[in-house]
Amino acid sequence: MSQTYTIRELADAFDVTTRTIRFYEDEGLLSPLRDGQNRIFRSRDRVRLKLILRGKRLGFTLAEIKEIVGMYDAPPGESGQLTLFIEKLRERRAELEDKRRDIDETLAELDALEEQSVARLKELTAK
Amino acid sequence: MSQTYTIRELADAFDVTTRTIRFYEDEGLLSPLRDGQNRIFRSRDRVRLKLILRGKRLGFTLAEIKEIVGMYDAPPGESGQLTLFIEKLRERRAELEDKRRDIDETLAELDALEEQSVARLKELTAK
DNA sequence: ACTTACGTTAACGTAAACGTAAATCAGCGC
DNA sequence: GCGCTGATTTACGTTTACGTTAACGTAAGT
Repeated sequence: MSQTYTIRELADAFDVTTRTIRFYEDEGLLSPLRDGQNRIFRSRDRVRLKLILRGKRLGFTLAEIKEIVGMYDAPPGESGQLTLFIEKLRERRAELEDKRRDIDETLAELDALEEQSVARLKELTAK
Repeated sequence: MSQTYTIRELADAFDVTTRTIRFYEDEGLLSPLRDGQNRIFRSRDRVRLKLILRGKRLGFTLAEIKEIVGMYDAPPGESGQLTLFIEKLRERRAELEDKRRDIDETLAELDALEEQSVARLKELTAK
């Protein structure tokens, strides 16, 4: 147990460059351990990287991702902070639901286009 | 009918700057008519702008958006081109479905976090 | 006539997210 | 000890998507 990874292993696993991973560290999105000056990534870091890349695919900036990723490892203990935390969670959820609406609309339109096109193609090839 | 809009009307309607709209024109994403040197946007342009901004929210680059938006106004007439067109539509749909999966996963995780947090908060305030 | 509010082109600036090149260092196999 | 591989840091370059500034024209309201 307690798997660790080198920078190259993670880079290959997620198809990013080592430069990118170091950049994420510089930006405070990852914080691997060190063996001398070599980085040692734990599964915690691996999970984080996965979250980061997913966030990117969804069009979030690294700053936004930093906030989101931060939520995964620090549910606050104090009541007031916890309430704020829950508020933030709900905001994030609302954003994602907006994006999902955007996607669903686009999908519906693409489907309509495809249907028309397939019908038109049938007409053409029927002759 | 045959509504038209000024650059300012569109800018206000979609909360972008006029600079942005001109930039999109430079990039070939919009092609308004002219009255002298003033731009005249038709509802076609309005629709396109809406599509562009939706694409941006989803994290597509302007180059990708250009391709996508182009699909809305040019279902090709020739059979071979039409087949290729349908292929492209399906690729785009697959991309969007991938994004939706990303969103759904994230939503599920946020929901779990929220549930935990709410429970924890209940504990805290019960005392 | 004056203001304001909009329009124009052109050029330059900027933030984000890395890429790339250069130089160095550390461990392994022989 | 030598060369290879893969790690490191440092630093400058690049692309995308605009913003900003300059410098000006035009048209409507008062």
